[in-house]
Amino acid sequence: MTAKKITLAEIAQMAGVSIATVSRVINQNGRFSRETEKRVNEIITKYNYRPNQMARGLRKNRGKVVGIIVPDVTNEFFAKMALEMQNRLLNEDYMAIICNTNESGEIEKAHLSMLKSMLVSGLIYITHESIDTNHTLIVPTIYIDREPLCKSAEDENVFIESENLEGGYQAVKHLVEKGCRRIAAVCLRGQISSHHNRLEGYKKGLKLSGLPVDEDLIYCTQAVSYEDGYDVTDKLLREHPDVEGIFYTADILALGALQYCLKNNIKAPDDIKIIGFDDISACTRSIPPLTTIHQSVDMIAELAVKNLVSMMDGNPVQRSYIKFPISVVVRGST
Amino acid sequence: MTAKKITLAEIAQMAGVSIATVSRVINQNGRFSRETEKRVNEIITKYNYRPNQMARGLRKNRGKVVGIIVPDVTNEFFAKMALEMQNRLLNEDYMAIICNTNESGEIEKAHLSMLKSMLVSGLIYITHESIDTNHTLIVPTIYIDREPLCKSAEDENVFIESENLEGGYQAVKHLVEKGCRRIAAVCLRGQISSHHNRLEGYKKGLKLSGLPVDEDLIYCTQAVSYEDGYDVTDKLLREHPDVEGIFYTADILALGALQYCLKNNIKAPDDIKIIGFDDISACTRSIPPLTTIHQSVDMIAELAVKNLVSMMDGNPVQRSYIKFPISVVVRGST
DNA sequence: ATGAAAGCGCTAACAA
DNA sequence: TTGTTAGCGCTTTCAT
Repeated sequence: MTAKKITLAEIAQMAGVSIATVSRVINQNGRFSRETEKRVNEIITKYNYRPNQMARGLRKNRGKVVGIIVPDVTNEFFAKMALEMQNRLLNEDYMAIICNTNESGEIEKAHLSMLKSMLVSGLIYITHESIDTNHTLIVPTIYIDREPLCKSAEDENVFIESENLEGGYQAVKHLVEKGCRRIAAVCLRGQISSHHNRLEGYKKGLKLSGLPVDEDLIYCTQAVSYEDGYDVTDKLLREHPDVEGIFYTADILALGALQYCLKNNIKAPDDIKIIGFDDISACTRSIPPLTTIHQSVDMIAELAVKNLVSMMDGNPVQRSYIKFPISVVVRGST
Repeated sequence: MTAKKITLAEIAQMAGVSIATVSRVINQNGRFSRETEKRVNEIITKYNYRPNQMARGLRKNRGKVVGIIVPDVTNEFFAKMALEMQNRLLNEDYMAIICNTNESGEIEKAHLSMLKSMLVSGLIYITHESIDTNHTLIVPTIYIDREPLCKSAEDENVFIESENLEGGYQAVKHLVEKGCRRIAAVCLRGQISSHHNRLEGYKKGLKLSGLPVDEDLIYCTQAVSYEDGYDVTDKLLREHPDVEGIFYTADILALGALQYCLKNNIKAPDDIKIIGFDDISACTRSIPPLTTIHQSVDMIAELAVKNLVSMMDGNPVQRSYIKFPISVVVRGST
């Protein structure tokens, strides 16, 4: 590998065939004999040849590259998802470029611009508000967790999400089963579809349990952060000391709440029951461990990559909307 | 941006000059007039032109791409570092490809192979054992936190680390000042230089404080994980109930220890004092918050990128070894 | 200060 | 089944 790079032409010469033939063997485009294939492959193996992606990309006008847009890999949920996808794409011989936008439109634009100049073949967006919709590249795209606003141009995109509404519903149902009657919800402010739907599930859960939906009991946070979870819980519990259970639309928020409780000597699950959403690893380490709604990161990643690769191979979109089942993981906080 | 791609030739035609001239303007290679420059730049801006990196890469035999090799972005320390570098590289117009090896030699090899075929211009390795030394690409390389084993070929690489030894020393000094006499250490097993040096600092600290270095008080873990931190603390405290303070060579380990203490009703800092290394954000959220040795991720990232870019520009390595100061952050656990 | 032209390594259309 | 050849968009001599 450290050895000097070898080219198609050199292989062709060594194999005693033309570069076109070698190219065909490499791309399995048929029209070559068994023997030729064998001979060429031997040389390729011997010299550890790998096609120059730049040349290939230039020629085909698209590189073996896909961009993964994430708001912030510092968040474990995104990190896991991105990592999982990268490895899967690697197996398909695609280079995944993980781009952190830091929730900044400027950075997102810069990344998109770079990706474009690298002739990316596909794109995966993971959970966040699209900041600059009309700067989207026209390539096969998978959106995860966030409903694409622009049902743009071709239907060259698919949207994958967990059963967020069902998750919210299950969360409330669990709380009710544990004896809660006054149940509050904490949700991320804004129009992000996943959080919105979880909140809808919460409302549905209340209704189906014969409980009233009290808008006063629904709180919003500015961001998904421990601090926001901590602060909003303080406010919520002051204004509604009678609340028995709280559903948070993200684990990080719920974990912030748990800290607040610990600090203020409010006992979970005795004084208050808390449930989150995502099932990140920190849930197992909080005091008490956090009950939450589990999302299958692995399976979502797998499905996303499978669909994207298929689209990039030129196949038509099969299902443009895929929903993934969730499950309740009961731990100490309820 | 969604608009169809425009090429050098088209710009040249519109500007009424040759493509060579346009190319010179774009690359600021001199030999063009003020007016020409202005005219060309206007068109470039108007059409939002970006050079095709594939073509450019093919021609120059190196892409505007650098690879960042990380064991696992799921770890906040790596994630922060990678993210920071990516943004800085973006400003320099380099696409950063963050590659997770998951501590697997196979995956590292696959990534390296891909990076090679993408003609990367540079490489950054962040903390981990080099798995396959002789598969290294021959490009400017920055090693962070891990001493490169192969002082290979050209001196085309630099090694950046925090003052790990000093950090271990300061940690012990702090513990001593807090009244500890029996001080244990927990370190990652293996030859990773950063952990090794922190342990050396620990020993130095004991000696300079007139305390004996008791090898029985040094414990190793298999990995940097909460679980390992938890388990090793259990073992340590059982075998040496008289220990008053413990230095962990990574925050994650120390945080696992703090959990253990909480679970077993051992009061930190009263019964035992605990100090970590890294200063990840979770330190502020533990019970009690974790005293630790702070590493300047931002500054390391900045320096790494600055040096790498300089090297990729063809400048000779200035300093092949850079050390970064650390500081003690005192929190509740001591 | 500017242009013409030769490739970089590869794919694909066309011939044979 | 195989070879020839024309570019993909760009940089870079070498002329002018």
